Amino acid sequence: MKNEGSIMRLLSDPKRLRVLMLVAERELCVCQIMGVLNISQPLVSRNLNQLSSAGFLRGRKEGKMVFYSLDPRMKAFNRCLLELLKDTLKADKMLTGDLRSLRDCEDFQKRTGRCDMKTFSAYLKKKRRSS
Amino acid sequence: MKNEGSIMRLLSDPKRLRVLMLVAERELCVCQIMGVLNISQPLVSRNLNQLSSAGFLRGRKEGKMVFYSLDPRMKAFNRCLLELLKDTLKADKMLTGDLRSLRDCEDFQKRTGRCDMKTFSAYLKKKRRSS
DNA sequence: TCAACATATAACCATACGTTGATAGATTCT
DNA sequence: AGAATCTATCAACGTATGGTTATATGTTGA
Repeated sequence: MKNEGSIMRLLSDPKRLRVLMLVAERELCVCQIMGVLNISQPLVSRNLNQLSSAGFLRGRKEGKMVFYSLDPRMKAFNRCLLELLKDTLKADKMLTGDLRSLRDCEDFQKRTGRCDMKTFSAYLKKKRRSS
Repeated sequence: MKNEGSIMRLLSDPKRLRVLMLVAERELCVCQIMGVLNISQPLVSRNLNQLSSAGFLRGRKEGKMVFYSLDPRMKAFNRCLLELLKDTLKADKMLTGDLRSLRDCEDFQKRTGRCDMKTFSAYLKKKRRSS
């Protein structure tokens, strides 16, 4: 019961939930998540670690980068929660905005042909100016 | 999204979850919940208030007592969470213990023919001695 | 080997939250 | 009206947690 409680608590934090929902879309590296959500790197890292420890995500190391995705061994309880949240929040403004940012960011990334923190920082700056 | 997050957080606290699962069994008054779960009265009251504000429970006043039960107008999101938790925790030791205490307590209550804090306190004392 | 970079961890602060004890409202009984 | 009882609220305290800054770890390339 304590275990389920701590899982519920994990999903109660908006930023951590945004991280989860974003990674649920597709495999992403830390710097991409930072760029899209505009959350500090240590916080993203900690949230990813917490979500991984709880069985939602798994990390795959590739060079100096780490790519996170949904853990295929996810327990039924976690999977149900994830599906319920995805369905309940499919029209949520914050999350739809995050998904749009993800697409924009990937377009920017394709044009520059790079995937690093500077690229995503540049994207963010540009985005902030235009808004 | 903040709303859903706060609902998740509500269900992340073990004692509050025990209160919800107990009331999900049947309509109960505050003093019964106190007696069965052995949680202080202000805390039970506060947890019931929070669960009611979030749309899980509703209170029905009858004299000086207040009986709480599941709110029939409960939103789909809340209902899904409740069902998921009930199913996931149906074998949880703490919760099955709580349900057994509820039955014991009601038997004791029927024998004494009363429903008040003294009755449930007496039941609790007796229970503690025997264990 | 050294510099640059991506990620993880540590230390710290501010704030939120659970918990309790005291107390106030409300209701019933004498 | 006053005592007793059930419930709700308030103030205070300690712990837990989100967030940031600084630093460590690990990797790539010069």
